[in-house]
Order: sequence, then structure tokens, then C-alpha cells
Amino acid sequence: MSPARARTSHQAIIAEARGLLEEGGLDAVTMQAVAGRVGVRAPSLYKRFAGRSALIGAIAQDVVVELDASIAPATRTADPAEAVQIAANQYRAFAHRSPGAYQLLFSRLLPDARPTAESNAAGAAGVLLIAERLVGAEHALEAARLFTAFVHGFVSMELAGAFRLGGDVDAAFSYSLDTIVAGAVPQRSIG
Amino acid sequence: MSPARARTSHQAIIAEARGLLEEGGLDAVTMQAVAGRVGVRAPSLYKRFAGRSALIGAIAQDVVVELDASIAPATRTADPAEAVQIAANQYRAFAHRSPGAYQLLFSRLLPDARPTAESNAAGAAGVLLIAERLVGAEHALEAARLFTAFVHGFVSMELAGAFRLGGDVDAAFSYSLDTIVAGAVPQRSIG
DNA sequence: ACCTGAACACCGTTCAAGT
DNA sequence: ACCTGAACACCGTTCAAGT
Repeated sequence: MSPARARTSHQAIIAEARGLLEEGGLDAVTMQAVAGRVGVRAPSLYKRFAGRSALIGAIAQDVVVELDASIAPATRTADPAEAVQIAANQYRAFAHRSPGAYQLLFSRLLPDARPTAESNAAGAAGVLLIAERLVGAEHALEAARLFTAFVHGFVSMELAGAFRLGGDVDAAFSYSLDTIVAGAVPQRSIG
Repeated sequence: MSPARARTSHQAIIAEARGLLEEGGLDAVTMQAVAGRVGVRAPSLYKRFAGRSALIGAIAQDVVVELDASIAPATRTADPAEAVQIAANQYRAFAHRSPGAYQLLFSRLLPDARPTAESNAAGAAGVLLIAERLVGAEHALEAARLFTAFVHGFVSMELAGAFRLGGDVDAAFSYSLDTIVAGAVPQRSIG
């Protein structure tokens, strides 16, 4: 007679789905596999998520928040050139720590699986702040885009196994950041 | 009594699959949909491709070759700073022209759907050549990685709809290339 | 209030049977 | 030599029925 009590939770489902994502990619995140991990049958998941893509979207939201949080401390470093290094290294470290989650952010997601603009506003604001300190207000947005595009691109290529010509990948990352900072700073005084 | 004659071809299958990829993403590239487009039933596709992932891999191979070809002409521009601009703009134009195909290259692919290292050796060599002309032999590989990572990252973010803060995206691309070139060149004479 | 089995429409893939 | 229908194991999703 007692109505069935909850045997799982929103958070547990997301956590297990994310585990499957890291282990076997998006294809491994099936409703049945997730249900199995949380000790329930697939149809029960629909009590908490509208469908698979909503579940994927919930993961993406969490990931955006974590990624933002991991680069946020860099904002508190006064020297902008140093802040760039810290933010870039933290961003890259997050992607290495959670490659499946990271790649999810830039995969073509279904409409309802898209992280909201607000959810990464904090991260965008932090990068913009550092960029403004580095190059001034006029080119802050452009510099922020340069920085973000480079770091994302580098990490994305690493995770895709695109650096196949040998050499020291860490050194290339470091060289690149130095080069970008060197190119960006003078534009404030010269241009 | 006459044995059944071929009703489609390797190339036709790849072309139609790619059309579906551009229209509806990877999920739309089902064996049944591809078969329907080439006027055949799904099982017939297995006469020419080992499976879906082999078909996806064949698309990826073609795309790598086309992308390489689109940036190759930049190599013939003597001024390296100018060559960087041309290569970057051609790369970006290709991604805008074939966003589905482009994104395929950086998605987590199954083992047999991976473009071979040889297939993009030409493109890598071209970028490396331009980088060497720009910064010298010592840092050529690192500069090539900076360039490639930035351009890929920028384009990837564009296609993912990640630039949501307004502003002029074309201008940010142009600003970024100028900044990278400005930062890279001095390192040859100074460092 | 949550959980379940059964069902449905869809996949990729295999294979014996057709021409 | 290529094509096909039928079959299999697997998806996501719905829903009536259980507690």
C-alpha cells in the first residue's frame, strides 16, 4: 500500500551518466545503461528528465559551471599576463581531467541540451576582465575571443589526437600563450 | 538470369551521406537514409562499406583532403604574414561552407573512422612551412600548433554558437591573426 | 509518488535467397 | 556480382498497471 519511494535522484542520475560518458563517450550514455547504474529501469528516468537529450543537457550545464569555477581564481591574480597563464592552465587541466565532459560542450547538441548563456556568463566575464587588463577596453572582447579560441582549439586538438608530429606539446602550449601575450600587449601602446 | 548490376557507387554513397550530414548532423546519417538517397536498400551498402563507421570514416578522409587542398595555395604566397592570413581565411571559409563535415573531423570517432595521419600530412606540411618562414626553424612546430589551434578553436566555437556576447566576429578573427603574427615574429629576432 | 513490464517505432547488421 | 526481405539485438520512449 505504501507508495513507491524514490530509489534514485536527479544528482545520482547525472553523476552515473557522466561516468558512462567518460568511459565510453556519448554513445555509451544510453537510458538503459544509466538506469542500470542507478539501480532502476529505463522508464523510471523519465520521472526526472524529459528524455535523453534533457539528461545530456543537464550534464552540460554542470560541466559549464565547473569549468567556469576552475578558471575563476585566475581573476584574482593582479598581473594580467600571469592571470592568462593561470586561466589557460586551469582550463586545460579541466579538459584533461574530464575529456568526455569537455568535448560534450562543443558537440552538436539537440536544442534542449544546450547550456544556457547565463550559465557561462561568469566564465565569459572572467576572461573578459583579464583581457581588458591586458589590452585595454577597446580590444578586450577581441582579445578574450583570441584567448578562448586558442585554448579551446589547442585542448580540442589534443583530445582528438590531432598533434601527431611529435615534439613537446606542453612546450607548444606554453610558447603559444607567451606569443599571444607578446602580440597583444604592444597593441595597447602602439595601436 | 543476368547477375544484378551495380545501382550505385562508392562515391555516390559518400556524397549522399555527406548531404545528410550537413542537413541533419551525424544522427541523420543512418544506413537506411543513405540507402534511400542512392536508391537502394540498407543491406546493399555493406557490399561497399564494412559498416556505418567505415562510411563515416570515408567521409572524414575526403574532408581532410579537401581541407588540405583549400589551404594549400597559401603556401605559394611569399610573405609569411600574408600567407597566414590567406591560409586562415581559407580554412575558416571551408568550415563555413561545410560545417557538418568540418565538425566531423573533431568528433570522437570510432577506431575505423579515423582519418589516417598520411591523409593530412600535406596540410600539416603546408602550415609548418609557413610557420617556419615566419618564426624560423627552431619554433616552427610550436608556431604551427599555435596557428592551427587558434583557427580551429575559433571556427569550432563559431559553429557551436559560442560567441554570444555580440561584437564583430569577423573583426575578432582578423584582430587575433594580427596579434598572433605580431607576437610570433619578434621572437625570431629577440629570443 | 515512483517503479515496472510490455509494447512501439526505430536503429545497425547478418544472411539466405533471388536475379 | 549485386540486391533484397526477413530476422536479430539493440535503442528511446510511452503507458497502463502495480505498490
